[in-house]
Amino acid sequence: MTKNAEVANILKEIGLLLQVEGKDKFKFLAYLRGVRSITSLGEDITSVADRGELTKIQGIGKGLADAITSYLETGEVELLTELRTRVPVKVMELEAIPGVGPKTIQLVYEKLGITDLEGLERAALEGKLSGLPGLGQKTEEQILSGIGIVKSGLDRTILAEALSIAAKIEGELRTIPGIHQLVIAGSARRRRETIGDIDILVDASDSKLVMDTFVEYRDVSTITAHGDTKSSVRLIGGLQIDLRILPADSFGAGLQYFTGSVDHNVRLRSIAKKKGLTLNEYGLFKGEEKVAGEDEEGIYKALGMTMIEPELREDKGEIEAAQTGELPSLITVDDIRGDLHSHTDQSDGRNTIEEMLDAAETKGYEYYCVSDHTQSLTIANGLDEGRLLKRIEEIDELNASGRWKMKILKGAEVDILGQGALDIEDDVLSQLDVVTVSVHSRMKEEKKIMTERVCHAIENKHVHVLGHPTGRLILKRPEFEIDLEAVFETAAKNNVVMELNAHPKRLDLNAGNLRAAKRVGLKIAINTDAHVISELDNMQYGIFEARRGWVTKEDVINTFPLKKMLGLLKK
DNA sequence: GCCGTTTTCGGCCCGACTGTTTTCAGTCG
Repeated sequence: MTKNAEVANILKEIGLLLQVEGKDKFKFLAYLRGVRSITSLGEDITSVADRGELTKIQGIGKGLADAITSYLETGEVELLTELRTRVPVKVMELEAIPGVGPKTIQLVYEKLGITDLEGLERAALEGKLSGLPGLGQKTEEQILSGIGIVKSGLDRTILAEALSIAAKIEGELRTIPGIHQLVIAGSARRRRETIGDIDILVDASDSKLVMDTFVEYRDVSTITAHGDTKSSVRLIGGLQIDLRILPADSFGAGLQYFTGSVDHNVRLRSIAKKKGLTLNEYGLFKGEEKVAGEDEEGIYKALGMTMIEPELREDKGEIEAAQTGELPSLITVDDIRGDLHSHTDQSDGRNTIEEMLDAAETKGYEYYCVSDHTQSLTIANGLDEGRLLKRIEEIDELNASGRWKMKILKGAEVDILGQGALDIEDDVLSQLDVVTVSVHSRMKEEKKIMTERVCHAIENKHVHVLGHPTGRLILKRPEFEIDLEAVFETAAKNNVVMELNAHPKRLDLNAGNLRAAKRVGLKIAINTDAHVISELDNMQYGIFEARRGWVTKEDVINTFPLKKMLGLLKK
């Protein structure tokens, strides 16, 4: 777990415990707001704390800042320790159950002394919950099914998977006659890395037919809501899908509203309020009169700003930038002229070099770099100097063959060894067009050692790109302990490019780190790291993450023509 | 607890849906 996630959890637990204890609900909401800010901070909270700028974060005031500081310095927060003694309830595990909120936790604790998930499950199975004030048979069943979901551990899905599920449902719904508009909204539209649920918005002639078709979709395991304008289902596998019907004349307002984020929308509403307007999912209103709502652009315009792309809607400065017309022009997948990181069956890839090149050529690329693993990665059958030299000759011949219009670049994904040395000799590295270096071993090294190791590796004069700089696997493995600020500084000095690895489970660097890299003037390479033909399509996920990181075409080396791109790599 | 180009006090997004009610509370997004 990253420091930010740890801090977010601590604050959330404090908020929940305060609420269960019966304190003012706005105090609880304030803690939750702080939690959201930190979760989507995009920068190490420790760095912010070191600069003394915690209260500059939206929603963090003196109280929360003190709690954070105390946690970072001592690993403890006095208030939390006290609360845990007074209210010995495992609020975090109870709150994670769908359908269970702070009020229910408070109720079952006070009436039945329930303090954890096991206790709640037992009570539900024994029928002790129904009969409590406000709780009946149905709620009891709902809680039991919610506990099942938590136990299955399937509460979040990576974006790529969510989009593919969404596309299938969309295909199904689009066969219904009279669908005028259909958009996948929510965090999927904002291209968040992981998705908790999918929101589908529909404008249709026969909304009842849409709803009925939706809840009968073949992969539905339970229907949790089935109304006139909103239905919710949970699929086999656990993903929740919400479908909302919107009228045509307020489709844009609904789309804006249900795309979020919450914090972005709260800011927009308050801006509307100051202008004497009200914003809700049906439109932007001046009294009774609707001034905007048919499309999103109209709403942003009426609020005095330019249209904000969904990927930026996180209340991370995009509103201010839109008010002054200073939003960046975000990169698109069409801007990409080549892929600088890919594998073949020479190491751990599945396709031959020819097959990969054929597939890459259909993307319309101007250049394509073959960069297999090197010898230390024995499990991947990495290349030693001899095999690499042969590969260099082979690529010269392939280029000369004229079979491919694009230029084939010679590369390698060179292993960074324990002390930061590389596992290929300099005189071989010097013959490659693109040298990417990556960490594949000893990933649990402590922060100082890992930082020095990576910095040392990128100081090698033949190194062009740092591959997947933090090593994370989304929902699987956290980032390395590494001081990225120091790495960025070293990279800037040595003209080393940061990779944005586009594999949907990596997305490394992430959006927040990309923004930080941009701030120190670093260039980015968005690469698929494809190990098989189909993974060449992963470029789109890299682009999504880049857009979330405010990245423009000019920030990315593989949007430039070959000559200029190679020039940028020169030392 | 946080926040302020009406405010340092008095608000805090708000509507849909469900379940348990008979007018509303809790959850969710």
